Amino acid sequence: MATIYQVSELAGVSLSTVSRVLNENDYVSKKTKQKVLDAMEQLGYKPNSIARSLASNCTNSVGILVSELDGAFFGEMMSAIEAQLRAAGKHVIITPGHSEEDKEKSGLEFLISRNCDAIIAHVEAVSDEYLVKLNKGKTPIYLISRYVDQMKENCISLDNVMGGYLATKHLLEQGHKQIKYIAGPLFKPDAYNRLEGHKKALKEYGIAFDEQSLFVGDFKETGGYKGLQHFFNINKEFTAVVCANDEMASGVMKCAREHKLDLPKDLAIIGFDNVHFTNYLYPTLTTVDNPVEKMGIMAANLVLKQVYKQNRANIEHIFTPNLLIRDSTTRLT
Amino acid sequence: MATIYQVSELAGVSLSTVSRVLNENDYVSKKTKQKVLDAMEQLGYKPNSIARSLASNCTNSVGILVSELDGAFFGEMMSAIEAQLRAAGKHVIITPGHSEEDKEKSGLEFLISRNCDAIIAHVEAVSDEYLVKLNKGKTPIYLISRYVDQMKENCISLDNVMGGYLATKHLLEQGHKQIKYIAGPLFKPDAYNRLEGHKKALKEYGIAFDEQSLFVGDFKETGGYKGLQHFFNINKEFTAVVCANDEMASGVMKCAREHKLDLPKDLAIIGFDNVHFTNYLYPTLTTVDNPVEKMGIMAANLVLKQVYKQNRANIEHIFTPNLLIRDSTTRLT
DNA sequence: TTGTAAGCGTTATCAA
DNA sequence: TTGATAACGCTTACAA
Repeated sequence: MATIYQVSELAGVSLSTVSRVLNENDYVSKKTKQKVLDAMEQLGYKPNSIARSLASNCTNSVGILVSELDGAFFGEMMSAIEAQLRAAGKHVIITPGHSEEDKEKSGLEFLISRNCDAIIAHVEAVSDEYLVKLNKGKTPIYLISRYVDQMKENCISLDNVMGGYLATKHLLEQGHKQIKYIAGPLFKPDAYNRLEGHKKALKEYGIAFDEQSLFVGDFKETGGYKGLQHFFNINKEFTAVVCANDEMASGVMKCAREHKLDLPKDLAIIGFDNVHFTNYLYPTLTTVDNPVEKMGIMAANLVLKQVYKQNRANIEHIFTPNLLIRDSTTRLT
Repeated sequence: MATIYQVSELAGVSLSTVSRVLNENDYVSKKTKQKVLDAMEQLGYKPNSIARSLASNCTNSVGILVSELDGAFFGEMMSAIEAQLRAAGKHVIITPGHSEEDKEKSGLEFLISRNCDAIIAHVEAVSDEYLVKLNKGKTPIYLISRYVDQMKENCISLDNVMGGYLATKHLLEQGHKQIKYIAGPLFKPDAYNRLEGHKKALKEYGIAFDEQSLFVGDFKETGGYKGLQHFFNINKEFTAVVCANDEMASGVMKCAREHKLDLPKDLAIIGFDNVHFTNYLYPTLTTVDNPVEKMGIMAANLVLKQVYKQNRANIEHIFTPNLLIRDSTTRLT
């Protein structure tokens, strides 16, 4: 592998000059620049990114922590972030946190130990205090889909309360009164806030929230399946189920079918997130659109702007979800 | 940030000694070692991974190239690879190839420019020759879900012909005779070989393969949807559809339902891969299990063994798929 | 078992 | 506009 040194020899200039043309800044005469470029070409020179990182104290890498590497929601998130960053010449180091405090912490520490210039994290189990403190260290932390007041400038989040509200309100407008709710793990801010939105809508319609109508699931298909099973067991009447995400809604559908319910007539189901496959469920799932791609791009832009000092205008910190009405919810007649 | 130099001063030893305890090899007396450890502790010393990389010419990073960062299949693949590598202290740099030659090439080059110690790639569009040549460069290339004869020691692949064969044979055994096939893009080895397996099964049952019964899709839901639509249009009788992957099978289901077919009675559908959500489709999807997690772990082990010289026994290069019978296929009566 | 010193391939600070 | 030269923080012969 040719080094900058050999290029300088061949071009008949100094190391610094070669470095300058490499970095495209500074003042180099056109003539000199061309000589250097030619020499690079001739030697097939490729800069060594590690050496650059060491000398410049910038690795051009951004750590990404998501709960899971598989999973429709996180897939879309990673994809958006990676594309945006890659277009700017940065690379991502991705690691999962599995929604567990220990694992999230060790993931974060791992990324820091790898000298990432910044971290974009979707963390659910660590505390706000931990994040605020960590953010004061050498590696700035950006949060996606989470709002922490003391570091709000570093947050890109969704109005989950609004989302939960929209979902339940839709059902209420359709005439449903007996509505069950399958939540995600309530220590997760997303799950907690969506439930808050649900309660808000009920209140607005003068319906008391009933603990019996709540099941706390795991954000996976199995959680939805178990939830509906549970509601069947306690044997109360209900005509609709709100699920705190789409995966659980698909589990609810499966369970409903095993109980021979005719969907959506016998049971209205609504999800949250609008992940890709919801459109291929049967019936197609009414859900709350979570603009995760836009949020991912925005998080990347925020890093590009603040950490890499690139020009990025219009950083939006809080996104608003909206309702997507499909076939799984119908008006009660 | 404390450096090795400050540790050496505080411990009253030389740089090399500190480096030795850091690398846990070499001979260091217990006493000295403890002094160094104490000094590190006291200073809160964290090794700088970039500096280590530069000096040792080893970045402890493995590049991963997959077609898409979202997508159920690739999610499971990345997750398995990452977990296995991470447990060995390595990190992954992930980038997508989008099944396009240009993008796969630039992804690969990008990973190489990032000084990855090795690359694990799921590439579909680049040629064998390109891969063989690239593998002779400074960064060894490992292929997952692809077999290239001249570098078979670096390949972890699936017997796709067998998979395609099993799927169609199952349908034939159920009494189906008019079987349609929705393939993936045929330049992709996976897609091509699955179709070969299909043909093989037909032949075994004395049924001629008919080009009219083939539709080439895109491995996505839309491909399946369009495929079934196409078969309806040409208006031939058929009782079963084989899909070259699960996503397309879900598209077929959607289309079938829009045409008021009663599944699985009116149409048997079979998929391929056994991605997570197939179990939540309605009816649950009969499919060919693709042991993608095992393959991912194996690919990681192969890298750990060959590149990082760790002990890993029993590298299996070729995996065999097997059939998972669920509700979407039923015996014709 | 420990220390010395020469890299690793860049960037960055001065001077010229 | 260019060139010396000292970092960057660590590994690794080689010597002791």
